Amino acid sequence: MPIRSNDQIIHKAAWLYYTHGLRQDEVAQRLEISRASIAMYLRRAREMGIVTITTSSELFSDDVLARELEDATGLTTAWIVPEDRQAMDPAAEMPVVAASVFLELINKGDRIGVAWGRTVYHIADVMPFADLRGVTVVQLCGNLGAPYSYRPDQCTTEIARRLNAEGINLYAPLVLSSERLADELRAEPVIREQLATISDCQLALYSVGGIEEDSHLVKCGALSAEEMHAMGDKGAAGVIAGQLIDRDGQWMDCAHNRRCMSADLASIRAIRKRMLVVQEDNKFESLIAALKGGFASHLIVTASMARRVLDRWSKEGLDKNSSGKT
Amino acid sequence: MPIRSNDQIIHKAAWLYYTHGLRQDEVAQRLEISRASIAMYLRRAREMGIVTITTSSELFSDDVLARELEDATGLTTAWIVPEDRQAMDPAAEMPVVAASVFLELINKGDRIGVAWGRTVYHIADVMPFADLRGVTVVQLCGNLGAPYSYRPDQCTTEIARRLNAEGINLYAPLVLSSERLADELRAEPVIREQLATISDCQLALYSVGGIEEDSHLVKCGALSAEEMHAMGDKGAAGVIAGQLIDRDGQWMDCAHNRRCMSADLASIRAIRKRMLVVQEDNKFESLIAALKGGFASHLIVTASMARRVLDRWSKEGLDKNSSGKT
DNA sequence: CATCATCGCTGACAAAAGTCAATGTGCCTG
DNA sequence: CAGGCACATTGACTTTTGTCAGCGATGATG
Repeated sequence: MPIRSNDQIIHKAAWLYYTHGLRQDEVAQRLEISRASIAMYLRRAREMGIVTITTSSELFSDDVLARELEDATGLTTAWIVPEDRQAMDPAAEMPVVAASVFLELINKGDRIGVAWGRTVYHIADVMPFADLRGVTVVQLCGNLGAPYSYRPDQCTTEIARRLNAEGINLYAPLVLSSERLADELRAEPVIREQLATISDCQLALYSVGGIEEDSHLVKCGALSAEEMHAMGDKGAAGVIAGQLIDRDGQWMDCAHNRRCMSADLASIRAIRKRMLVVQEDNKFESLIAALKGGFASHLIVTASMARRVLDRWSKEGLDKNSSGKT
Repeated sequence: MPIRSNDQIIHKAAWLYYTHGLRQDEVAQRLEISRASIAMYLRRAREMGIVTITTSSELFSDDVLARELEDATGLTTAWIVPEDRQAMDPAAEMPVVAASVFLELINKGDRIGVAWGRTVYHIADVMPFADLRGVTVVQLCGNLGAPYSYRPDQCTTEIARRLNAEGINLYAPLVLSSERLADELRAEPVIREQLATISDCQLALYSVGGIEEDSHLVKCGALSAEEMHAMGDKGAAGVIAGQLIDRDGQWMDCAHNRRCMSADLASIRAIRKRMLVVQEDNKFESLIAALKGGFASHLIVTASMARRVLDRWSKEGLDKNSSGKT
């Protein structure tokens, strides 16, 4: 096979171009053929593996993991909080990372939706101070009547205070005692308007709640442990802004959700930058549900969670990046 | 800002561009920064070794002359740097070839011995970046006290840095003023241990020094020009890792060698892949000595040197492969 | 021996990447 | 807190690279 002689010139072109950094026209001149041919040779050299271009894997393993997670799930950006031996407690580190990422995602004049939960509260707690006048922080879900350690309005208010932004609270309970009352309240102009503006947000911040007995919905009395358990049997997988979602991330048509004063899930999905922060590894199934439901464009998780998500995605053949070329 | 936010965005840009094959403007759009910045990030990614572009060095080994040289001398592999009209300056080309070959010879977890000299220094200077964690680069010979342009520790350190490997320097002078002191120093546990590990290397990189007046040993003051000349009369033919060898490549029992802190020649010979790079054509006799002494399993030379070696080998009837080929 | 198909190569043009001065932006210092 | 410094970022421009129709050589076929 006379392929050999062909290969030789391809090798040579690749060597001069990639290793020596000559330009294509210089290579062409030296090899005394047209530059167009050089361009073709170089493409073949790449295709044939005579030259290989690799992005370092071990050195930036967390970055690579993040990129893979983005590719698989279609996230805009993923941040991986490492779990090295020498690193700090990852769960403790995450709110810090989240806060700084959050800050960078804010643009002048943005409207920002903030939900509620332990994670969000911790993020608020370590949020740096900034001067973001013109930014508005709105509360994504209603308040808890009873005194509770992490109150939705506290999250909103604290973040707004730190950013020197305007905070707008939702003056309604998270859960009402009847569907009728919830409907009527939702119809109130002041409430309705506020809920209607949520889809205008450019950025949202929330975590996903679990459906275990230690869920906030149970702890704050919105649901009993038995009710929550029953919901789990009916397919509930997580909680977004106080509302139960099923394994596919869809709103569940249940009594609790109908009684819940919170942002319409469609409105939340309409927000361009949806920042989801998951600290606890046992929220894995809830995270999966939230991802499937499209509740995250920007995700912050631990490395092990990221790996589990990737694993699950590949097992279910959900990888959106079947087309990615090489 | 998040830790390593800079690296993060560079890595992401590199990932999208090189792994996904997006165009720069597409990457820019996705990351919401200007394309000019992307171009800059990508350059940095290449410089920092986040992406590595390697070309196979097959080009230089795929040569009739190289095969003949291997057959004659018993080398494992020879690489011939051509001296064509169209080729670049062969002397300038050689370090590049050497670096590329060197990289291909490294395996995960290897321990690599590196000696010192102008050639090795130049190789280090053009060594591509790579991600070879777990690889250890050890210094084969002691350091030069006086400030000198090519310092042994620099060679080791620079190569280790480029490979992202661990570099281990030998903290001892190359030449001591008395044999007694040299002996005592060699007996020091820290030194002794380090010298003892040299035979555990899987790969060594060095050149062979000449015994002319422009030899490094003379230039750095270890030997006077007269002394060197006298050693030549006594049969010295070259320098390996700072030590004089005779025309058969054997260690010379001389004052200089006894005062020299360097790897035992037997240890060097024990290394499986001994990569010898000879740039200067006037080192011919030294090269012959090194080959006879078994200091090369992998050789990189110019075509004319290769021919001269073949010529000498056939004249002396040393051809190890009298039965084999045509 | 004409014809056709194939393939590598090239010129010319379109697309993409590189470059650089000007501009922002934060950050430190006096 | 102004001023200045260092450096990241960008828009506009230049250079380099990718592409593809068309050309010519080669070789197989009727």
